[in-house]
Amino acid sequence: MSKAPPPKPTDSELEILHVLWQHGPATVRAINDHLSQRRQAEVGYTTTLKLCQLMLEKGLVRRDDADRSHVYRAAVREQETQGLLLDKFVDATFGGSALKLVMQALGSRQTSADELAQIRRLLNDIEIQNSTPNPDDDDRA
Amino acid sequence: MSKAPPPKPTDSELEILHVLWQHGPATVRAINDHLSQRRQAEVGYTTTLKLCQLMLEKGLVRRDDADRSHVYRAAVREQETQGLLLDKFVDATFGGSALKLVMQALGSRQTSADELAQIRRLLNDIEIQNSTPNPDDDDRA
DNA sequence: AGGTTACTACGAATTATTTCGTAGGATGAG
DNA sequence: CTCATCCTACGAAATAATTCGTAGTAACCT
Repeated sequence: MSKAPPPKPTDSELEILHVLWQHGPATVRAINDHLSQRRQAEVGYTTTLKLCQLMLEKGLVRRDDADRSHVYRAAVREQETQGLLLDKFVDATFGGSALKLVMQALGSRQTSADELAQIRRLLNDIEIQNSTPNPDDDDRA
Repeated sequence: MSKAPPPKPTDSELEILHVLWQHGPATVRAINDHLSQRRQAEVGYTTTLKLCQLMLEKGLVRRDDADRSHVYRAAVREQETQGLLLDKFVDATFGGSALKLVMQALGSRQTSADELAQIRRLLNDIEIQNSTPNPDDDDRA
């Protein structure tokens, strides 16, 4: 009952989350400065403020309003959020096929040897897990 | 000069493109039937019609209006469009890191041995290309 | 012909997102 | 105290995307 599902952030909200994930809790002023740097143009202060307030209502951020300048921090985790967005994207763009997405991402793009190595390592880990199924957590009601 | 850049399709437009990519040229009626099936609810016929008309203006589709029922077909290629959307998505969600995206896609998801094998094959191909830089930019079959 | 059906064109309501202006209150310097 | 500054709250304009209603017209069937 009291558990509201975490809502999907919009593009602008995601930009703010990136700032918070990267730099930790911050005031609206600080967030706004980061955003203005990230883009070519200045972002209106109240624009950022409004976004933060909306995100607070949605539960995407929390805030500490003990001081006059409220401090916002992310209320959702980076990986989870990215995973959520990724699912939607894979469905909408690749008809749900994560494989197609990966092929496209790797195929049409410059990928360094180091990155390829990391992916190989991940593949190995996955195969080990696949071939060594946990006898315990398998089937159950 | 005369080349207008291909615009990014919205979610609804992408759904229509999927239908056209998958089934080839189709009338609005046919597209609408597919869409209605794809979702749980009926889609208004004129909704689909309007989308098709907008997409025509944007250059996302072409149409043959020789017959009374116009026939629409995709004017953009599937892979190119997916690549375009993927770029945007990687930037917005993973800060431009395709590696992070791939790791997330493979890590938090069930991937079959067959799919893993395909990815391995692709990795090999890429490494071969990387280690055999082509002095000119042509490559053969 | 007269009535029904199918199709296109177009305007516009609805909803979602982004942006900013203005008001009012607290803080700090002179 | 008084003025300038910085902050929050809130309303609402601007923009984008989705949806559908209505009108006009061609085709089709008795």
